[in-house]
Amino acid sequence: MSTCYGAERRRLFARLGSVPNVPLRQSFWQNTAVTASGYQRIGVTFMSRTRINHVLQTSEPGSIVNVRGWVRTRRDSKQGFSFVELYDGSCFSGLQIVVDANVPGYEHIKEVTTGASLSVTGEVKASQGAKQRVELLAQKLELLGKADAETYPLQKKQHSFEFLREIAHLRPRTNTFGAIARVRNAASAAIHEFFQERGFNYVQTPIITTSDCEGAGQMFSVTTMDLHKLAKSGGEVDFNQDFFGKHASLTVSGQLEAEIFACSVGDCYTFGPTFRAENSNTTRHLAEFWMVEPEMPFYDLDDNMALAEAFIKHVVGRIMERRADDMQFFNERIDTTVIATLRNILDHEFIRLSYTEAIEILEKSGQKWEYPIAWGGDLQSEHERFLTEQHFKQPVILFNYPRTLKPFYMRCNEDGKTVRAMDVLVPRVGEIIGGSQREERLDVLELRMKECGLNPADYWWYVDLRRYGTVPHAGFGLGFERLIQLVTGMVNIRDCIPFHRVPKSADF
RNA sequence: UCCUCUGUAGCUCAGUCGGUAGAGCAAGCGACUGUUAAUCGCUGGGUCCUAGGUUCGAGUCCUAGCGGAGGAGCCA
Repeated sequence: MSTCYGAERRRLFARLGSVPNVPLRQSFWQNTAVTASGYQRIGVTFMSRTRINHVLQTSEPGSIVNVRGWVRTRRDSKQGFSFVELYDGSCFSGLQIVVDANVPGYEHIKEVTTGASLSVTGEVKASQGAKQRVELLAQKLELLGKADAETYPLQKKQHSFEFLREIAHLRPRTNTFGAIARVRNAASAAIHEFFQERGFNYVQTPIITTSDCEGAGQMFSVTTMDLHKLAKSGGEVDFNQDFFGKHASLTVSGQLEAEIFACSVGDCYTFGPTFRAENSNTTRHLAEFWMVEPEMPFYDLDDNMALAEAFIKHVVGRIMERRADDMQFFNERIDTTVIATLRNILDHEFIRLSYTEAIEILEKSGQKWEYPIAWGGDLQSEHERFLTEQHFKQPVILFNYPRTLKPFYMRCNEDGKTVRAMDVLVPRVGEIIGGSQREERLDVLELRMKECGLNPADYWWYVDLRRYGTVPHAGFGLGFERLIQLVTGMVNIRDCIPFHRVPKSADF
């Protein structure tokens, strides 16, 4: 970044020969920066480079710009010029550049192949072609980096997602993965926006934990002990000798810590990586994924469900608004129903359905189930899909599950059989949110812990929240990559994170 | 972890009854062209995942292993 201050700034202006009459502080707050080419808006121009999205959307014909990026395709005309499509990731489309044979740099045109990097200065022109508003008539072309066409893995054709997973370092250069990256970014921003607008505190909960069981699956161990030595010794493992003096793991949830802040500074949320060492091989599980976990004091289950619905609608709405170009691509090439699905989500109230009511609907459905329906049993994928994809055809929030199916921290209902749990189910992806009102009563919580085979003493700090100034509170967890699956229509969650970690695979 | 499918050219795949290998795309060369998944012609390109086995002979059949995909479970 070339924003500069003080002596450096004076030197720069001395070199440029003029000092714009704008106070530095004012320029900073007006979202501008001093650059080598004078004052320009941050985010549009970087040094002397203009982003392609800006050229395509707002650059006036006649203006001179410099663009830099990677070549998508080149088409030559023997009349003595070439078309180069340049992509810099700033938007879905590339910029068509017309390079005449007399342009300095044209002598390297044969090396301007798919994947090569270029810097091109030229004049913005209204396009003669039908597929773009403007194009760039090159005045100078600089080949920054070659990409040998014989060995460069990406071609001007569709590749399978399986193949692209093997070249995860190059796949963000493709249409699909560029679009996913931008949508992921828009989703992250919308998530922070949603909570910040509502006065939530963003809390960073620990990645490393020594709570042996957080109630959400197998954990990865963290150790500095020499495993080779340990294997040879054949003795017992003494975690007192380990870095933390006890057995440590990667977190499977920030919820327990988030509750601490909910019960002190108020509404809060976490947004961070989560690790599950389950041997899960599906299109919707990752060993390392990102989770959003809001936690709110003085919320009951109804408040919690209302927040979850507003949350999903906010994020989906923002993405549709801000990444319309990428969404159009997903709708054309990935899943032709994805925009309709999202509209449907925005336009309708989520169905709220108790577990008991869901069981009744499934029993009366007349469907043949691979797994039988019975009150007290877990709902299977086929049951959840039936509810969201066939029966209601929209998101469904299931609540009040049997207590035997759910972890210790969920609040027990007066019926003695159910807890105030909720799962938000969406078409195709399934469970995207899991949450609950938390058990705030000390005696009930301790009872439930024992019922679940846990020792309350191991969670003394968690139990303390109920001992001192306990309040009703609630929260939920949203799987960020599942949200990306929902929004993009991508089938496999491994394609919804830049670098996926699953059993037998953690490259890049 | 279980079930099913799958592994052949850079990529996507075909390969019949067991008889030593094919297409499209990509690449290289050429033609043509304000083109935009351009088009047309020619050329080059193979450890048929690995290790065993059956057989005169295995890409093809059998066994084991290792990948990959889909479904299920666990969950977000």
